[in-house]
Formats: sequence, structure tokens, C-alpha cells
Amino acid sequence: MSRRVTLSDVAELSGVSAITVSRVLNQPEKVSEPVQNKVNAAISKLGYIPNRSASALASARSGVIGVVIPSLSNNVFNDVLRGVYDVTGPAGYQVLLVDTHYSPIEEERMIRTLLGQAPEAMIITGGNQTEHARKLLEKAEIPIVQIMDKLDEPVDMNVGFSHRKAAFEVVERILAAGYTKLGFLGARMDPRAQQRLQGYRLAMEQAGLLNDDLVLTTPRPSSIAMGCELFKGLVAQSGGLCDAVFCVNDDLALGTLFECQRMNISIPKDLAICGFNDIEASALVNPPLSSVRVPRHEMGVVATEMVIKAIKGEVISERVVDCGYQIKMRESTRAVA
Amino acid sequence: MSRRVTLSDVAELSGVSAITVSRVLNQPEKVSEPVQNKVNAAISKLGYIPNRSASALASARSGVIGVVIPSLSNNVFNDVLRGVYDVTGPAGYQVLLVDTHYSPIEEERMIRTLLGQAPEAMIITGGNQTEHARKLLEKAEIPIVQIMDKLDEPVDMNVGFSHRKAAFEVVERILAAGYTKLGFLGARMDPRAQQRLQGYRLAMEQAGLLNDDLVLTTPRPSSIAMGCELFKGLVAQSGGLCDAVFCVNDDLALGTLFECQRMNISIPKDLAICGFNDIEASALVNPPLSSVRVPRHEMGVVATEMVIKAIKGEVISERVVDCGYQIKMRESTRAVA
DNA sequence: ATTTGGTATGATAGCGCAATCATGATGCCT
DNA sequence: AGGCATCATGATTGCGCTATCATACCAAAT
Repeated sequence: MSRRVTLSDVAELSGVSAITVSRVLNQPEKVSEPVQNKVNAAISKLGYIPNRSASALASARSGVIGVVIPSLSNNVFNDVLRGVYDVTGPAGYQVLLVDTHYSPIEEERMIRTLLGQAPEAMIITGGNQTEHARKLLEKAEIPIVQIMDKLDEPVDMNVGFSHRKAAFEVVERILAAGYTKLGFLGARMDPRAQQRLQGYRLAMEQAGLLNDDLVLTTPRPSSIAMGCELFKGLVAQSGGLCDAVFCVNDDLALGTLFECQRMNISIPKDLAICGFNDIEASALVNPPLSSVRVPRHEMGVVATEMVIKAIKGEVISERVVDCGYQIKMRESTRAVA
Repeated sequence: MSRRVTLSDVAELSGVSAITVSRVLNQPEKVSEPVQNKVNAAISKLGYIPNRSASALASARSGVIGVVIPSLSNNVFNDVLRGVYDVTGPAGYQVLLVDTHYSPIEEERMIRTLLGQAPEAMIITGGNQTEHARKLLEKAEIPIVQIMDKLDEPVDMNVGFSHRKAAFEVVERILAAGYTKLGFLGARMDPRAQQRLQGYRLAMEQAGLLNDDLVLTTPRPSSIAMGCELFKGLVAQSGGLCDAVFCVNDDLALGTLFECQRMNISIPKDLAICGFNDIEASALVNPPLSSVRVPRHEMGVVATEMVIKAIKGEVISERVVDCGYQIKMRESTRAVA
């Protein structure tokens, strides 16, 4: 059972002090070339791999960025995460990812766990933290970006967009296309889904078209199958009175589309469909689905760049970034003739 | 700038020694109840959060499990990852996730990075490691599971299934349904995709139907849009001669389906389509797509349970688990009349 | 009364590394 | 020639925690 290779093993083999080896690894410009070569040779000969725990303890820098997302199954967060990794990797940070299952209680526990790793920064989805979790975050005194939502009172920094405004605007566009009996389908109903529902309600109310029979939501997880189910539910609940459906996300919209195909409901002639998120499939199904494109990957990138800048002590001029969205009106909500 | 709260702060406030506080956290059964209460009160009063780096250093147990996947964008790995988290969370392990972008060179670097965190175990996708990476893994002397593939010579443990066999079998089924000009579409072409192609070739050859004009692959990333593109390419390349297409994954199959809908090619009358992975959409589109269901979540769960058992020193009776697959024949490959 | 054994708590040391300060060597200026 | 940066390297210390061994105490058994 061979003991782990340490810095001083390398130091001994290369005939220098331990701290010099440390410098070769962390600040090579401070070490002369011949010494560097000796040390590097010893490192590869011994297969030395630095122990990050010890490094973190000694330097008070863990090289870890904590990321809190509500769900691993939701592909939306995947894209964000990819953006995060695209920045952390080259910058030499590790990502510690936790999944809260959409529960603020669990989120608080996860944040506590993460803080135990002494992350140098955190990226957190949304602003729905428990009071205690928020205190923990504030006390941590590290850069924190809350992403996805546009928040009124971010803990620290914020990168997101207004889901309410986006939904409001897309509903206005659908109504402007001539539809009047626009239903709403929602699942999971996390804070962002709630805000989209609010946007829908606001726009419908403003147009004098709000009708609770046209709204159907469930707290259960969202999926394409759930879209099929909810659409059937909405048909039953509204007496088949809808001429359009706004779905809280594209999964539900796809489910609705596929179900309509089976029910011989022609899109958009008999029914218009609009989703949210603009996942890849939406533009490629037949007919292409209208949706709201949101810069998921970009949010991950921007948020990560912000925290890394902040870690380095640089001044962040824009601590709140509204990264906007794009409404994609496609065939599925073509204007009524 | 308040200094971080440490164990000894808690010890001082509660009037016990530091080691006792440590015990309250790690082995509470060894501490009397009144002392536990005192200590816990002090912990919450001070908002103490243990420093995992120090703990890892002192105990030589990091509580970290390293996970290596080739791509964050591929949802297949997402499901696996969810399985991993479902086990690690309750067991109190942290996951350190890295993304190799399908590159063995990058994988080697990532493995090195991971090992620096002194993970107690590792879960790695596939068996395509560089020679050096393999050495590193062996030298690490920690439990390692390679997942997704069924490997001939795993580094340590293995949970997966034979992609070649699965593809071979599903191609046989398609041929048995009466199709003779079965094309193959592939993208990304990682080792698993290659194996599926091999399975296809084997089955086609065995049936005397192999024809290179029916095979079209690209190293570029897979996506639904790529499915559309490849299908158009295959039509051009084969002179429209296919009566069926086997796609290396469901994204390509969906792309093919959607493109066929636009080209007024009727499925399965004019063309049969079969995918691989059985993602949610496959069963819900029209017509439902045949596919091969693979236990992604289960692989994550099983692999993680195995390494955790191994960490605890339990004996793993089955070090190689073939978790199989299920062929789902649906409307898209209905037998020709 | 003494031994034994178990339980609860503490003292000490050290995990592997980097911050800090110290030292010696070198070059360059006046 | 003397003084003073500048550079390369080293010695020491401590980060916050836990392993290890030691100690104090009490109950039961002799």
C-alpha cells in the first residue's frame, strides 16, 4: 500500500525545497528554468498530483464554484450548466453542483453543504430561498449570482430576464394574431412558471379575455406526456372552446401538438400553440412551434464570468444583467385569416 | 471582515474541547446528550459550517465522488447523472462532475484534475481512456466504475450493456419486419455509436444486405437538426432507395421523422424509422418511433451504489453488471404488408 | 477495598500545502 | 567600490480538522 506522493517527495527527489515545488506549480514565472525542469521531471516521474484539500486549506482558496439548480432532469438547466462549465474549465475552477428538487428546504440544506466546501463563489437559480438560506449566503461574503429570474432584491448579483414580461408580451402577440380564446397550460409551477402565468393573466385581463376555465395547471413535473394529458384536460374543462394554447414550456407545447395530431386537430387552423424556452425540437416539428427563446447558455456564461471577475477583485459595473429573450412567432400561431 | 467560524470557536463557546465538537458532528453516539445539546446550541448560535477541506485533509476522506462524462449537452448523460445524484445525496457524498467533450486527451486532463480532489471513487463513461489516464486510475487505488459500455477489460468495475448487440438485435428485428434496404444514420460517432454501427453492419452482412451507399455518418455533434440534414444526405447518396432508416440515436430519428413529414414521406408506409435510447419524445410523436430503451437512470444508480459499497469496504459480488436494454418496436417500423 | 471494564472527554500531533518573512546571489547604478 | 534593487530559493509556521492515545470517571464484579 503505497503512501500518496506529496510535495515533499517531489522536493526531495528534485533536490529543492517543498515551497519551490509549490511555486513551480502555482507561480512558475518565479522559478528559474533549470529548476523548473528538474522539478517537472520529478513530478512526472513520481506521478505527483497536488492535493487540492491541502491547497485549499493553506491558501484559503478552494477553486470551487458552487452551482445550485432546481432539477437535473430539466434540460433548460443543462444548457445553463454547459455555459457555466465552458467558463469554469478554462479558468481552472471546479464546479460543485447540487440539485434542490425545486424545494426551498432542500435548497437551504444544499447551500449549507456547499458552503462547507468553502466555494469562492456561488451561482444560484432564482430568488426563492428561505430566509435562513439567504442569511447564510449573505454571511458567506462571496460573490453570488442569482440566475434565470430577474429579481427585485438579489442577494448580490443577478443575471436573468422577466418571465412575466416575456409571457405578457408573447400573449399580446398571440392575441394580436386574432386568437381570442387562448388557454394556458402549466406544470411544475415553480416561481418562473408562476410568473409566466401572471404575465398571461395580465395580458388576458387587459384584453378583457381572462377566463379561468381556460387555465389548467398542475404542480406535477413537466414533460411531453404531461402536455398530452393537460391538453386533454383543458379540452374537457373548457368544453373544447379554446382557439389557442399558451404552454408554460415547450415540453407541454410538444405534448399538445402531438396530441392534437392524434385528435386530428389541425395546427394552426383549428388551434394555435405557443411554447416557452425554444428548445431545439420546437422549430423542427410540423408545424414549427412559436416559442420564446431564452439565452440559457449565455446566462451560464455571463453569470460565471461575473463571479470569476468578482473573485479576482475586479469591479463589476453591471451587477444586474437583463439578458432578455426573443419571441419566435412561427407557423403554429399564424394569424387567423 | 469577520473571520470564519471554526471548530474551536464552537468548542470555546460551549465549554468543551474541539475534538468533542468534532464528535458531535461525526459520531454523535459517542457524546452524552447534555453535551450534544450544548454544542449544537453553540453551532447554531455561531452559524458554524464545518470546513470540508480541513476535514478531508485530516481524515483522508474527501466525501467526493468524481464523475466523468463526455458531454453535458447530451441528455442521455443527464439521466445517468440524475441516477448518480439520487444515490450520492442521501449518502452524503459530493459529486464532482467533469465534461471531456468526447476527447480522450481532455479526459486524461480531467481525470488528473479530479484525482487532485482525492475522490473516494470515480464513475467514468466508457473505456476509451488514454493509456496514461488508465495508469492514473489504476494507481489511484480507489473504486472505479466504468459505465454505459460493456467493456472487455474494465479498470475496476463495469455497469453497461453491449451497444453492438443491441444494434444487431434491433436491426434483425427491422429486417424481420420485411424491410430490406435499411439505411444507417450516425452523428458524433463516439465509441458507443461506432459499436452500434458495427452491430448494424454485422446484421446487414449476415442478411446479405450490406450496402455502403446506405450508410451515412458524421463526426459532428448529434441533434435533431442534424437528423434532418443527414436524412436528406442519405436520400441523395442512396438515390432514394431506402425503405427504412436506423438512426444511431433518437435525436437523429426525430429529425428524420420531421423531415419526412415535410417531404410527404409517409411513415412507415414509405419509410420505416428506428432510433436508439428511447427518449421521451420517441413514444409520443406520430407515428411513435421504434427505439431501444436503455436503463440510463438505473446505470447511474447501480454504478453509484457499487462504488459506495466499495468505499465502505464491502465486497462487491458482481463487479461487472450487464444492465441490458429493451427493444421497443412501435408503429414507425410496422411490418410491411 | 480493589480490580476490571466500559464510557465520556481531552491533549497532542499531523494531514499537505502555501503565506510570510528571511536569505543569499546577482546585476546595475552612481 | 559601495550601495541598492531585483531575483531565486528556503525555513518556518499555521490553515481547520480528525486520528490516536491518554485520562478521568463510574458501575459492577471480585
